[in-house]
Amino acid sequence: MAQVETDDSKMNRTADQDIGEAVDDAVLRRFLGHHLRRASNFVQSDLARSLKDVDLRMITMSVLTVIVEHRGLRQSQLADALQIERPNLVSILDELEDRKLVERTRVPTDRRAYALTPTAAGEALAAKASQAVRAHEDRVFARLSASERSSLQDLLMKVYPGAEG
Amino acid sequence: MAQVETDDSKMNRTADQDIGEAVDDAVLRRFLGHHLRRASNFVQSDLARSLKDVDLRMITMSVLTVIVEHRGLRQSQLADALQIERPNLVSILDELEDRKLVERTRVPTDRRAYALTPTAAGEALAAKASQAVRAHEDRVFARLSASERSSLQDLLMKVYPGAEG
DNA sequence: TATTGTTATACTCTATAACTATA
DNA sequence: TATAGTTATAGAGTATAACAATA
Repeated sequence: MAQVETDDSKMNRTADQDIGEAVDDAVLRRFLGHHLRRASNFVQSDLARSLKDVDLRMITMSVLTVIVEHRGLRQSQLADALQIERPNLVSILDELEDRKLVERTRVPTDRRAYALTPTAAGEALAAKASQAVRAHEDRVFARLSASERSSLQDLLMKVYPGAEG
Repeated sequence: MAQVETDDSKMNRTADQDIGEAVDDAVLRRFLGHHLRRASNFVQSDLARSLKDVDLRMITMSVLTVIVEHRGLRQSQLADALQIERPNLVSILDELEDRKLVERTRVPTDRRAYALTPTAAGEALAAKASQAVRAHEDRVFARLSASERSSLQDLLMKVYPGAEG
């Protein structure tokens, strides 16, 4: 595959580069992981932009969404579900609480813990965010047919552990 | 799809959560982008681990690989090819130069620029890294057949712009 | 004036140790 | 002792402005 080169051919290419040849990352593109990363970065960038309309970041959207879906859950459960470290959750919840989207209330049966519940505004914003994400997905996966999207999801779920498949 | 709930049903679920119900991110899993991110993160984590064997990070591996493939290129070309900001390249190249893997030499025809060339050690390490990446890909995509990997690549290349398809 | 490489800086994301209050 | 939430902190990764040398 890789062709053996003499020192001469190498030096010629060096000279060519000086003149201003096109440079690409073709070697890296041989790797499937490269395309996976590129696609993921592209989609995430677009999602981040979309969520700005509802003044949420990806992580705050995820946190708010899970709280809406599992009202009353604790911070440790939330951290487990989203695979984020407990300390990093604190400022996220502070922000959502300051914005009156989420409430922390003491659990009577375990006074160490907080139960997390969305406010009405929080539920409304989660719904708006969900809509924004759906619009974003339609846009960003527009070049894939419904069956291609389904195949892509199946293939991706075969790659990482934890996704049943 | 989403079922309308009464306040009562919500409060019941709140109580259930207190007892310690399973919490998941099922809502988020409805989104294709979620699986794309999860798969990408999983693969990148494994790649980062694999590259530790050759004492490279993902970015230093990419930089070294492109320099080997395009010997004599300039920093600005490299930054363009890898889509990283020029300032962030400096410390990466400092590291590779300190480790005698890459050399910066003045371009005679444009004394502002540096031509980047790999040393023999740099080429050797790039080859080892490439092998490590191939082993990593075989491991991490083990559950996909050759044709599934090919489909996955085709689908991913349809998602992000710049990948011809 | 514009460009190459550089410095300084800042912001996000992520990870860990150690504290407090409860259990 | 162990756990829930918190604080402080540190390390990546990434982005921008501004500078010196050169074109």
